Amino acid sequence: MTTRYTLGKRQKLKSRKQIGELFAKGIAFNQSPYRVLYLLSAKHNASLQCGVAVSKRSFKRAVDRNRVKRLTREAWRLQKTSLEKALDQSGLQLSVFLIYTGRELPAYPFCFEKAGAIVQKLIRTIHESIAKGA
RNA sequence: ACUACCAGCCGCGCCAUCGAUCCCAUGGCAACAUGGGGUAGGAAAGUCCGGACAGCGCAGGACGAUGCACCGGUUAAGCGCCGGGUCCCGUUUCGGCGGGAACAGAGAGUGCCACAGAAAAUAACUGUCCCGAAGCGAAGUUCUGCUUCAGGAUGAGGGUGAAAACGUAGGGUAAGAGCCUACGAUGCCGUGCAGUAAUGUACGGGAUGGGUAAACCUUGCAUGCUGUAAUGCCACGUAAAUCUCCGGGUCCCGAUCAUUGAUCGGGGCGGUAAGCGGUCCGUUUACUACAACACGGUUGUACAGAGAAGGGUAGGCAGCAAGAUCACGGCAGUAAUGCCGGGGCCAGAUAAAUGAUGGUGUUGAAACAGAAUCCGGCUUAUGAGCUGGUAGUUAUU
RNA sequence: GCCAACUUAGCUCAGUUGGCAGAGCAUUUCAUUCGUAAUGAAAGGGUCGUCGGUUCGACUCCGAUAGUUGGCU
Repeated sequence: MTTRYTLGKRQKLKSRKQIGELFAKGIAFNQSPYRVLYLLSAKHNASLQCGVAVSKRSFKRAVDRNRVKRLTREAWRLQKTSLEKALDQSGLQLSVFLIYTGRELPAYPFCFEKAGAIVQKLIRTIHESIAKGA
């Protein structure tokens, strides 16, 4: 069976309420140009949901903001499968928000590499929380 | 031919792999799967104008505020566009051509005009001239000149300034002055002609007291305010809670009880509160019920209205994409634009899709740049290529 | 999405009937001190965000444009 690299409606953070909760209670860390907010909770309806944001302060033009968001989503889409697998084993739900804080327009390989590092870090935190819970 | 600038046209094509969103069909209770199709611009931008649509509001009047200002056309509308006129600037082969104009009013009033200058709008100062008196010189009857003073006439001379009381020439006068004449300039009035009109032109009359209205202002015309996160509906939830303010006097008439009074109804005057779009006038509506008592009043409660602070939700549907629509053809019109015909359906999200990677045309990565209610304009940004114009350089004839 | 305000010396800000470009701090020089700081005196430093218009004349008035900041929902 070949794994499909999708990023549909159910895999994005859509609800204003959920986003508010994430910003209020979530845990944050920095991965050079990105700032990552995440929140682990009991499984509800979806295992992994993510959102992307770019500040108007760092990119004045809407075209540049769209470009950064698209590159970030693309890199996340191609690399999040291992994270999903870990979540399925743990039975938890994870909400992630990626905020781009850099000032320069990134190239795609750079985004790909950083997204990979973020995924690895999140997998490690999931394993730690499982160990703590057990 | 190249370079620069200006105006206009155009606004990355194909293939492979992996995705996003919307619609349709099939399967499925559903999540979803499969197949097919659509998916950013000429400026989507700035938010500078104008509308559609929605809410608040809607007896009427006055004031205020804001905007506009040659004429005609066009439009749903406009500070847009088209055509015409007037003025200004540039160029000219003097026929024109190109560009610009916030192009109502300075003879309604108020204010301001630094420095310089006699003076920045009253006409003063200086000056010129006339007459009279005094003095001086020449002279020794007279006459004439100069100085000072008093009275009168005058607005030409004063060289500064961005701007100086129509300009030039002649006449005229004691000296002068549009005081008069000729030519010219500006703008006003009347008449004729041309034009829908602005206006032009001819004749006649009378006139010439600066500039500034993108200073206040005057005249004319127009305009409510807020915005689709508007607004309407459904679901869930909270607080039908808390605090503050306010809720009626007098006169007349009628009826009933009854007899110095009470109750009910109607009307006049006044009061309070709220609404009438920003203010005022004026106007409309409301001013209720019960209880207790130290009863012509006070207090309390309920209820209605206004305000304060606070609590809850942040899910869904409509608005929301077929329209002042798009391209084509024909007709009317100088044009903007309008009408007719058959045809097309062309983004619709809600943390927000329209993409990523590789190859190729093509060297080297394409420029400016991303819908959020929708239209009509304006302004600004823009690579390569193409078209037209201007300037420069080089080569040739 | 909608609506306001601001831009003046290196920094923070003044600047109104339109005619002068200013203050404080900072910089430089001099004085004071054995030396430094403080203090005193003097000097330099400006296309008034940019472009165009009105006016004799514009930081000021008008229009366009660039940037910055704030507010409402």
